[in-house]
Amino acid sequence: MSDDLRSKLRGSGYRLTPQRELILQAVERLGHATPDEVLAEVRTTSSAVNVSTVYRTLEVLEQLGLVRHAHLSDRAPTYHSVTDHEHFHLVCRNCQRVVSVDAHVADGLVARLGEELGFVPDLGHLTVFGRCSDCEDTP
Amino acid sequence: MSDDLRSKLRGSGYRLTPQRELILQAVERLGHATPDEVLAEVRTTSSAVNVSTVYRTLEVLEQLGLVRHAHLSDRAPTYHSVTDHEHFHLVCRNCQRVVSVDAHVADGLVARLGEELGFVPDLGHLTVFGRCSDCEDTP
DNA sequence: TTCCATGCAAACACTTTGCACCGTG
DNA sequence: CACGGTGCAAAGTGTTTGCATGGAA
Repeated sequence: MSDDLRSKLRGSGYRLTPQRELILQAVERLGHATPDEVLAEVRTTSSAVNVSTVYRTLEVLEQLGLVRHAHLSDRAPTYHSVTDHEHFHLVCRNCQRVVSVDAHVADGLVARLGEELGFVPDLGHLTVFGRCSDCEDTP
Repeated sequence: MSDDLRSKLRGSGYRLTPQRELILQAVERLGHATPDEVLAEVRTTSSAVNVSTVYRTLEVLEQLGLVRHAHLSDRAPTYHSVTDHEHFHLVCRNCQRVVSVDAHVADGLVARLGEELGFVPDLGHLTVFGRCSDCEDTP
């Protein structure tokens, strides 16, 4: 099960450690979580892990393409494991609800930015703030 | 010249102070600037202003619709004065270059999000990370 | 004269770093 | 047994807050 992790790590000259396994599993379990939340989750599951290890590990895992991060608030970033299909995030400024949207919804925009500006967007990191249908009225 | 500022402030029960004028002018002069850069700019122009005043003032100016902020890096947010036409930002992860794009370029996406999800995006706050044409090759 | 705004300093939230020790490969 | 990884503690950014003083209206 952690053979995928092991091989990805080794392929880039990294080692497989229990901390790295635990942190990846925590991210997978949590969905969208800040470094702090990941730390808390790991600690419930097993022995203690240090904050700095969490930060360093999330960085490594992101380099390997196993997790990604997005900025869903003005506070800490949130990490999520990389799944089959790419998606971006909508965040309601009123109720803070987060919705994941398939990247294809932005195909038109991606095409325009590519053609007109030669810009290749990284949708997986994109967060669109706004107002959801439930909150259209609320001030 | 600061009559617009004065009336907007007073209209919301705020007062016009020299600091508020200076900070707005600094933002207008700088284009995209972090709170720290705004502070530095104000200080070159005139007497000292305090950091907290910069933060508090930028918040007020944003409420009044005179400035907006976007997250152009993983560091501090940048503020810019609100101009006639709404725009969003592209940031190249490789060369850090920032390009402002007219909001209409995203009309298609806005329509889809509205129809399919009832979500009204705030494009003025949107930042799209990716890779610009000059950096397509660079690793 | 009334409050809102400011300055200051301390606290806060989040992240990074240096170094000695630990443990994978 | 070498070298990358970890823990720890301290320092680094960026931002907020409480409180006394100052100044706009």
